[in-house]
Amino acid sequence: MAIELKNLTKRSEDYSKWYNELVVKADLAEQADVRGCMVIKPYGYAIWERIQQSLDARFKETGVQNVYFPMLIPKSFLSKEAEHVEGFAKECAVVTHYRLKANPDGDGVVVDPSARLEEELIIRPTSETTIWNTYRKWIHSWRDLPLCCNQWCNVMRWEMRTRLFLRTSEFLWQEGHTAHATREEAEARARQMLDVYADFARDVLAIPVIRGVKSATERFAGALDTYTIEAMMQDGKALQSGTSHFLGQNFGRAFNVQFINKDNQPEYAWATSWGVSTRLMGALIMTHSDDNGLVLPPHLAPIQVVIVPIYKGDSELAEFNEKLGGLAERLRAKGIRVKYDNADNKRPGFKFADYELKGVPVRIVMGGRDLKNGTVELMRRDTLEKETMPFEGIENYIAELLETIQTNIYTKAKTYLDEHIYECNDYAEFKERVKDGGFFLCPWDGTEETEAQIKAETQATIRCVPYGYSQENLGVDMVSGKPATCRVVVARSY
RNA sequence: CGGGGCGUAGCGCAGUCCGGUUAGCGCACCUGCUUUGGGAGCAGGGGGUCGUGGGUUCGAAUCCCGUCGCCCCGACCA
Repeated sequence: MAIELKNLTKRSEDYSKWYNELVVKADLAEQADVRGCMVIKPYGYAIWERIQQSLDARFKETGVQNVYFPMLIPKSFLSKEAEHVEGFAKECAVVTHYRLKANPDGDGVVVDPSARLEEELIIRPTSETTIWNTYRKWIHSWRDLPLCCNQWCNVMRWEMRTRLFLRTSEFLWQEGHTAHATREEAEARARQMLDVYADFARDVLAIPVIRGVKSATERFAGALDTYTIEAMMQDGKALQSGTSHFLGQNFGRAFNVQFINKDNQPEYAWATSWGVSTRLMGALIMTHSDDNGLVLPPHLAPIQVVIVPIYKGDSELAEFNEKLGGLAERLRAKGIRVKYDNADNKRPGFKFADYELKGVPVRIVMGGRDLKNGTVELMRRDTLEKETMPFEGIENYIAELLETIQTNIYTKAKTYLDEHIYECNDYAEFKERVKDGGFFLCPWDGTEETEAQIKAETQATIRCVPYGYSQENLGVDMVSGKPATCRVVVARSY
């Protein structure tokens, strides 16, 4: 099997091709036969499960409970919140019939015209509407609040252009929906969940992100504020990796979710919603991978350590099974996810390349030579460095090494991000440089006109008003020359 | 919906302009032997209504007409 990743350089126009090759070759996912959808393969799904487990635990620490709501949403629900329907109407899949019948004119089946639904059902593009329709029944008093639910599910958005993990018609995600008695509490929750995402990205995915607030035009349909984490891919383009919305009372009002407050007055509930999707896997792949394949941070990797014996004959295999099987057990006892691969249907060289392609952080190899010397060969995926170590007592070293790798991967990505954030006050300079990627901190007058002009002329968009950057001494908007109201991150994005 | 391109083995393609052996190549697959410390080598083997319908012709993957499907670029977007 020839790996052609090396023929594609990441920073060229072939970056997209490189990414697709990588996703397919690393056995993560492939294009489905169904339009715009993807098949997630076992290894890819194992990574998604790690994301789920890790995030889910963090949600629960903040008092969130899991629920499940129907996939089908009556059309009328969508139209109750005006901006919301405006934002999603163009990309909804619609169920119109509930029965097929044999084709009277030939082979196969046709839709039975007599089985038309009285009201069409929408395959959820997101669940605010159906959830808030139910929240009406659950919320009556301030004592019922806050109500913090999350669901892991699939959603469908009929996208024109799709790409594995980054934008598929169907994708897996989690969507949190909370209801609160006060504006302040809801706003705080929206920001809290953004922090949960950012911390998760940093500590588990080893992806540094910029936190911030979206501009009005980039805001979620129906939100008063959309908070975002923006990651930078290795080609310098931005990827929105998670969002958290403060929805005000828009959905409370649209679905008539009222509670009696402490002053015995009826009041509409305050809402948030927040989500991350399988797109995170796209972010993961594009942030860390190199020309040998994936590089997975140890905290996330489904397999943290792979052990490969190189043996000749059954008696030698038996000896390895005892020694290395024992090592695997001792590592598992330390909570390390280990695979002992003594399969005889693949040659060692193939296994090495394959586990590298799949991003396994640490590889341990033992062959006849090592058996004699009482050693093993260790290789770390992030640097591809090999070292020979004594076999006895290697468990502690490996546990430390995994942490070292985690830190190293994050530091590398953080350094790259920091080196590609530029302050820019001059539009001519911006136009010239933005093509090569990077995040540009620019003064903005806050108007839609300049935002639209930047997008039309450079394909770059305002990613967010970032946290943690000075909003003092802004000067003038680099496009319009009018006084700036804030400094924003502008970049080309996925 | 506008602009380009492509349908030939599981995947990737050549052959089409200029019709003519049994439709070919790489990868993958199967069998055997030798290998196994970086994606093995050799030998043999299986697999095709050339997207589809019609037409021209002694003869069509190739020419003509129709039709279906897919991909890429743009508007949309986590």
